[in-house]
Amino acid sequence: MIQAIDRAAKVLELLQGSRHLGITDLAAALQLPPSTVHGIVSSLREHGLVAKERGGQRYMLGPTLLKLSSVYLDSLDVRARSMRWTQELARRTGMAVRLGAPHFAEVLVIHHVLRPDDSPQMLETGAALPAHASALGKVLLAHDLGFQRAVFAETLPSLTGETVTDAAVLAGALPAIAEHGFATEVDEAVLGESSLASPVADARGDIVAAVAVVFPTADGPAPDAVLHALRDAARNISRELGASTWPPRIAPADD
Amino acid sequence: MIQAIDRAAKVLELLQGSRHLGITDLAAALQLPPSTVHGIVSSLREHGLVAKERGGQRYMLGPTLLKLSSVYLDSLDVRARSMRWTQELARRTGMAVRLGAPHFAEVLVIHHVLRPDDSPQMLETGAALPAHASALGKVLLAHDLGFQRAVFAETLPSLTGETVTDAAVLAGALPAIAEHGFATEVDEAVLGESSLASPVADARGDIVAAVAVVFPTADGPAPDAVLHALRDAARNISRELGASTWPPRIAPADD
DNA sequence: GAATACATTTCGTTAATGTCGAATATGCGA
DNA sequence: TCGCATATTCGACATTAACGAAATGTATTC
Repeated sequence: MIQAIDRAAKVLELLQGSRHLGITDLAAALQLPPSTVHGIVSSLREHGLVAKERGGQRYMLGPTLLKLSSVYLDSLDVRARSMRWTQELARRTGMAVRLGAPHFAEVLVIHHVLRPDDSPQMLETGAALPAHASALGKVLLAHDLGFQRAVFAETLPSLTGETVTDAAVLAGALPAIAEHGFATEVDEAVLGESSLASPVADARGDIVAAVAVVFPTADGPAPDAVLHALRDAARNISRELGASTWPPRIAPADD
Repeated sequence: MIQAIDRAAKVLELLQGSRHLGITDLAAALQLPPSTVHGIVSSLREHGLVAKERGGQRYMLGPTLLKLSSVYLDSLDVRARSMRWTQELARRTGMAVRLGAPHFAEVLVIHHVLRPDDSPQMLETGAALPAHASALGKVLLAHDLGFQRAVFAETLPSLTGETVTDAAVLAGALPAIAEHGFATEVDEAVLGESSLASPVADARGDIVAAVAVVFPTADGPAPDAVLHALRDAARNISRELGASTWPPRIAPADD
């Protein structure tokens, strides 16, 4: 691990958490002298990875990250092949659809189809969901041992009154999820929001992502038709990726 | 400029250009020994900035970039305040709307509203447009001397038969653009695509972005109503940012 | 299925590199 | 306008990361 790169990445992570920070703030957080931090920040700045806020003397994340992430999204095979199926899933169910992948101890939303009505909605691509309190997370946990390791390494924070914070309870539910090929979640991450997720496998049989439909808890439990549509979508995406069997097997920890 | 960070950023830029690269490819491009490149890549990998492609032995951009860029977008004041006005502009004109900002010698699309019909369209947020061949770029060039310097430092590539590749010709058109408060472009970047852009200023009177409407060249020149709607949007966004005058003055080079 | 070629990783040494602390410049609040 | 708290610059030092060769691992070819 190269020290300078590690520190640079930590600067980006700090700016991710706090939007705007001065050199002094960063230096305090990293326990480094301000001059050192300044060197790191100005190096990042020359590449547009960090930007100075207009007028002020604090720093924020830079525009180059946007360009890089857009190429990242384009390079994702799962995402490209999911496109039409997630679109169709949203249309069939009338619900918002998310495609998520493991990212350290969280689930990263790599694609999002808005609910097909005209209500104002935010695009959630790039958002990080709690692994233990989302249907996407549970599905991924059930099939990916490496992801389990990452998630269970830390305590599970409570987000609503419904959040499952006991790792043993969560772990106990995973085998059934893997067997049935879907997971549910009701009010566990956001009050009033429920979701239903199913795994996506690739040609090697590994779980590379999960698809979910998201709907208001007030609408009551999702009807069977929704579950079928979800499973269809997950199966179709998996098939396009070259998967031969579905629902898929449990993948070993990848390193 | 810290060497290791510079090299790390160059690795990200190379992966941005070529999607998938092996250590050897990167080493050749950077003129560095493979072992050195490996150290850089694995450091980036630990932070999720670079990922190993599934199964293969090559590397690609990593998911952390997506998370970072999503925070970057949220931290952009211009973007947040543009939201409703760009939405309304798309509705009024029936055209796709882009919000762009200078990024080195290109224009980075920081917000995109799809054309309000049901045709399948790609979200272009994060795309980089050529500064000399887009209405957004011309507007930004007209008001931002620092951006001019960056763009005119290199030769202007021809993208279609209509692209203006002569820097002197382009520079000659800028004063009129600054005076009238809008720029046009017809088939200069993509055949069959035209656009019309107008500048957005902040409280200090600096140009921080530009708004554009994009439409098929086949539809003929945009009617005055579209230009008015565009200028309204640009003026409203600028006002929300605290700008006192519009169209805005020419901003000096910022460093 | 075996062997070859290639790509990737590891290791120890060297000197180049990045770190640090003091001094200067700049911006912010009173 | 002044004073304080930041950000920034600079040069010496010592840690650190670069390098090259050799070992391991992985695809590819026949």
